[in-house]
Amino acid sequence: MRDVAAAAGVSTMTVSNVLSGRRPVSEETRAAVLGAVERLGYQVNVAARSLRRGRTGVVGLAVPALDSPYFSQLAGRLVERLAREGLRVVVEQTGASREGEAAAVRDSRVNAYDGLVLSAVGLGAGDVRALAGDLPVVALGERQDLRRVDHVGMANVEGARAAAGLLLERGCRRLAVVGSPPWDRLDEPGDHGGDAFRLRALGAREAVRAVPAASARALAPGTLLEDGVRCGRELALAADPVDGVVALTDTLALGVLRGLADAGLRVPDDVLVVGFDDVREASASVPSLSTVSPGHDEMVEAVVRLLLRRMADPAAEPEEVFGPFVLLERESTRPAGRSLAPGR
Amino acid sequence: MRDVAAAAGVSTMTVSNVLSGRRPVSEETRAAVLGAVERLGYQVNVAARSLRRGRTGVVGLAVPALDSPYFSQLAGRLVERLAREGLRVVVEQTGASREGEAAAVRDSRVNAYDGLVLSAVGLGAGDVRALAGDLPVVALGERQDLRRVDHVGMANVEGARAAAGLLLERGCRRLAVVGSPPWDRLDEPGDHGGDAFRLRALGAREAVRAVPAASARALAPGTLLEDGVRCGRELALAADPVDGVVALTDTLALGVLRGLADAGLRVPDDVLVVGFDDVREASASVPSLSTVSPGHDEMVEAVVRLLLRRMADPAAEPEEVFGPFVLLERESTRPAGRSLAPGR
DNA sequence: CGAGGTCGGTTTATCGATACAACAGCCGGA
DNA sequence: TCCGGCTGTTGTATCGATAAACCGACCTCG
Repeated sequence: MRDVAAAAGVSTMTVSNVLSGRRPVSEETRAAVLGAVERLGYQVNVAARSLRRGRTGVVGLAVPALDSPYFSQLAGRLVERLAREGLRVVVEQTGASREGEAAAVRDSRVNAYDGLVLSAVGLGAGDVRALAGDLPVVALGERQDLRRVDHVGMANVEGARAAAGLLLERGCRRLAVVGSPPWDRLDEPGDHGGDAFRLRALGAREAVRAVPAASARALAPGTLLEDGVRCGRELALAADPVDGVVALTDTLALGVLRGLADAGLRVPDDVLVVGFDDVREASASVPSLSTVSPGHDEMVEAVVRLLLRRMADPAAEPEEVFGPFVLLERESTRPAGRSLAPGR
Repeated sequence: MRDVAAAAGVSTMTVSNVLSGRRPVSEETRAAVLGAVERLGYQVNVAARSLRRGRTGVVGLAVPALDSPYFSQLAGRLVERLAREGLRVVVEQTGASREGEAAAVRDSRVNAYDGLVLSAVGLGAGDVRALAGDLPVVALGERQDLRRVDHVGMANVEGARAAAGLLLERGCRRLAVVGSPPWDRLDEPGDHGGDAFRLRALGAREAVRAVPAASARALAPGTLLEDGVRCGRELALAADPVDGVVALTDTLALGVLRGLADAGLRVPDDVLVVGFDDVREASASVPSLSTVSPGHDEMVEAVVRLLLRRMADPAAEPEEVFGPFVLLERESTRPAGRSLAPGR
């Protein structure tokens, strides 16, 4: 910067002012500075700027795994949206573990990110607050037990109730809820209360209990596509067959579709299936997957708003935002015989 | 750091040495320092460290889009692998455009990343060299026209040849190559020579030409899942039917499966389909998708090796590495009637 | 016995940008 | 003529960590 200043015949401070726009500079000197910058190919050193300013312009995004459609699609949206605010995003993978998430929070502080978007599965609000200290954090994707951290959630209970409700309405009476913790442990808030699976399972259970003739079993095979496949196979081969499957994520649902197919069961002729998340792939599977679509865009907007707000005002009162949901019906729950227009 | 030094009764430099491990420190002072660090809750300021060291410990990863399975799965692998080298990864989305990629390279310099992994689709090696300057860059995923930049590629031509060969071997004679540029323009290196689609198309064409009775048409609908769906529908409704589809990416292939289903065509009974990339979803589609699996792990290892090498020695001779490939046969190309063990 | 090496530690001078206070002109009003 | 207020510009201290040189004290080896 000193070289540029010399070349333009001004002080370094003036160069700084031109480049950051913090203080007004006369048109002619400004032109001279920009000319010199161009000529010398100068670029500001972000490390030095960060050191002095105390901010980095980088926010962390911690997700359980990047290679899952829901999170990678979320990451894509968020990266793009935050770029418009002049913020870069670094992605951390937590492996869906408490330790991984704690490490991500620590990392964010060590690396002096300006903020962190944490898609927490293991950490509760208490932990987050304790670990984060003064780091702005927005929790994402599930209800936190305490109201002490900014949080963007989705309508887990309501969405899952609607999903299960759809199957019941379509005539299913013997359901499986894939991804659900044991049926009788849903009411305890769990380790840190409120993971998405528990809440969604709760919603599904509500719907089932509202129909006397209906029964359901809970299955928690894991969260991967392969887990869904395995689960679908087991369901198909089980002694007592099911006629409807509520999968608590689309990834599981897509796996279930595959698993059922392995065993020769047809969807929706023999079994109906509904998912949750509305990932891209759900619209293009065979059969296409009915699913609960949380308001992706609304949630991203809310995350950005809360994050910027807290970065601006660390003392702001924590806020919770819940996105809307829409139940999308596709082939996987159409009663046999009723066809549908292609593409939805 | 000064406070810690005071609390431990040593100099700041000793604290620095304890924390960075650059120079040996006696066991007792080390303990005293760590104690003070713990007690005061001290954390190093990375901005200051970066300023002084001239390195940031961050590398960029520029991909066309995060929400595509291939790239998000790649990103996941790379994030994880580079973490083991003590490097963080920030992800940029280029939108598959020349400008986006150029911006990513510029950004990497502005933000002083230590290196960049560039999954280039628009930029040629010449551009990369010019833009990158002294920034260590490893290009990924397609053959570069010139040998002037480190590059990890896959067996595009050979893999696609094998894929098309499989269909021909299975008796297909009227193929479609989805994602292929116009058949007669494959030999020109294009704008900057060697995008993956062109090379894969070349491979497919070679296989087709080797069988006199076989013919093929090229279709380039785009790269998204939806593009594949549309294409599948069009193929199904076309006046002259096809009996085999080579889709140049799995994402397109999965879309094609859906599009064909929309029109009532069955895979593999009416049409065989093969993809390329071996994304996770390919193993769990209905029918499961035969595909060309590039050596994912080998490629990631190669990227890491080349990147570290160049970061250590900017003057090293550029190197090219090509991964192996394996053709995985699944349901989508099994001749009708021949069933298969579940899971593959 | 002296040259040279190792060990654990300190001192000092940066890295590059920016906050802040100070200051030089200049204008309008008293 | 002088003064307060404005605009545009500059000097300088500072952000926090670390590379490099340096310092005793002790050891080794020819």
